[in-house]
Amino acid sequence: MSNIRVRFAPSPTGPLHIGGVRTALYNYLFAKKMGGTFILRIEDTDQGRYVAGAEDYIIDSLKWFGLLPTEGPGIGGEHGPYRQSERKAMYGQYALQLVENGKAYFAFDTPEELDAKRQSEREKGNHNFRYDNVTRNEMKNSLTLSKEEVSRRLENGDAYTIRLNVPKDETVTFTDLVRGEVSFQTNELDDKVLLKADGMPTYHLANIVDDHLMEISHVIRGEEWLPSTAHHILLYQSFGWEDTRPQFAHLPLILKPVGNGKLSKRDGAKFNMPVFPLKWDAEKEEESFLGFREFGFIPAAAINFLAFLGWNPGTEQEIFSLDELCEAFSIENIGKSGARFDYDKAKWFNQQYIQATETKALGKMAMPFIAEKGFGTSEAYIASVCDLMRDRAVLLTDFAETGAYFFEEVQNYDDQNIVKRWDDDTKAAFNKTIDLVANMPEFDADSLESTIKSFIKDNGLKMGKIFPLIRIALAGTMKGPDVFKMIALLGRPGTIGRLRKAVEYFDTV
RNA sequence: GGCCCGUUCGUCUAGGGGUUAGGACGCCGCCCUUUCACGGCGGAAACACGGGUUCAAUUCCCGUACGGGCUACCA
Repeated sequence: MSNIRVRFAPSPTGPLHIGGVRTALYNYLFAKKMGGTFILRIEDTDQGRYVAGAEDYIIDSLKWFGLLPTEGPGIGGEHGPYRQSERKAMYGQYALQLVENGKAYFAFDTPEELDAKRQSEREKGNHNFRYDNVTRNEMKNSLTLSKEEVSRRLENGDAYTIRLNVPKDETVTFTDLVRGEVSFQTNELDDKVLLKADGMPTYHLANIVDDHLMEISHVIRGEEWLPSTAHHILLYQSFGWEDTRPQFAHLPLILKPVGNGKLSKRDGAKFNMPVFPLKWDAEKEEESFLGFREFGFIPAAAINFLAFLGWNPGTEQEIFSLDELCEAFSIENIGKSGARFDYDKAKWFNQQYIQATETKALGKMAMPFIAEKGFGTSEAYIASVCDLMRDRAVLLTDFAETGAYFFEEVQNYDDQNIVKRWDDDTKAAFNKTIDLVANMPEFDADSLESTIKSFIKDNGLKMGKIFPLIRIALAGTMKGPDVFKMIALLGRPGTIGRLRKAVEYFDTV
């Protein structure tokens, strides 16, 4: 029985975008489904692109979604360290091993020389120069230089990289779990740099070495890696690790809501929607982002939405808890084509979750947004407001926004609808209603409803004229939940106060 | 440009050689209703195109078009 071990291996180059979260999610789901292990590995081999705080951000994001790894930096595990920068020492040995068995070679060409070469090729009309099994013959490397010259350069401390010695005239074929059989001609492949001049490995080397050492069984990653998978297969062959080579599954990309290309961080501002899990503060305003959390998403809802971007259970069920997702997940049901990011659908999922969340928990979820507005009240009251408003809420921010009147005085009255109804008769009825409410023996929604309704009926008044005015008096707007429930929640003093204040205001409209 | 991957309603997708091509979001209409919602019911809406293979193709094959990705001493 083989052990299922998968990893999520992001680079800490900035805030983790939502596509990365989905990759993490699919890895997590697969691991849980198979009773395997989900590992987090930080691929920080490019010190030039390292961004402080990015690693914490990745972990915080996974934590928020509930996608906790069982092995990783700060978590531990038997295959650590889980940060590639801390594994630096070992990669060079592996690269050297490849040089020794002829699967790789030293290359002394400097970046400047390479640039010059590309430039001169361009001038000759060749727009795609690559360092491959043909062009390497005219470059400076241990395949073209004499043994003595190579030793001399090495001893001299000349800068060098180690490149993969891609064989000629071969076909590399592998079975991708999502796409089926995929093959590449080695003559189309370049001799990828394995070890950089600074001694750090490139993604390709570090990835293969670590996946091997960490006993990864399945590599589930974005489609952008599909073209380089041929190199990775070659690397497994070169190391003699074919028997334990992981299986590959390349995920379709997440595309922009409209237009061409994949979803980018700029789309967040463009479409006023989140493309990151959590907020990210950068020095520059345009580099700072709000996340799904700040937009008012429930993490489980965001997860549910993300899971369905490129995967489906094969049934008509759409609402899945994380546990249900783990149970239902299978790689076979992952789609092949890119999926557009549909923000309306994301909001719909969140709405479904808001409706299904138990009242007390919903109150807790809405709490931060209510506190942010400076509305200080009790947990119980917030929960009651949330329960009353839940049918009208799509995002967690809605409670504090469209339900603001539950926490503060009415800020604006709907004048148009006041004018249509406010006259001497209604004013008289309105005032009598205030007395009625003030003297209610019971103050629950049902008693209020029957008492006020029968009063209106007995006096030959129109409900369509009085109720909207009461509503506006309490909330300022025509929109909102049942008036009697609002009255009950606002309480007697609160209701009477608003009603009295409204009478004064209505006269001025 | 080269290589690789893909293509079912506007969007996410189910399906698969013979189906009224199913669901969801969004949109429209009706119902419920003191408002707005929620909910219920209904509607418009898709197999990119051209060739094969086949009794039969949306489904299989090949092209084309379109879309996407890769093409760094970045991941």
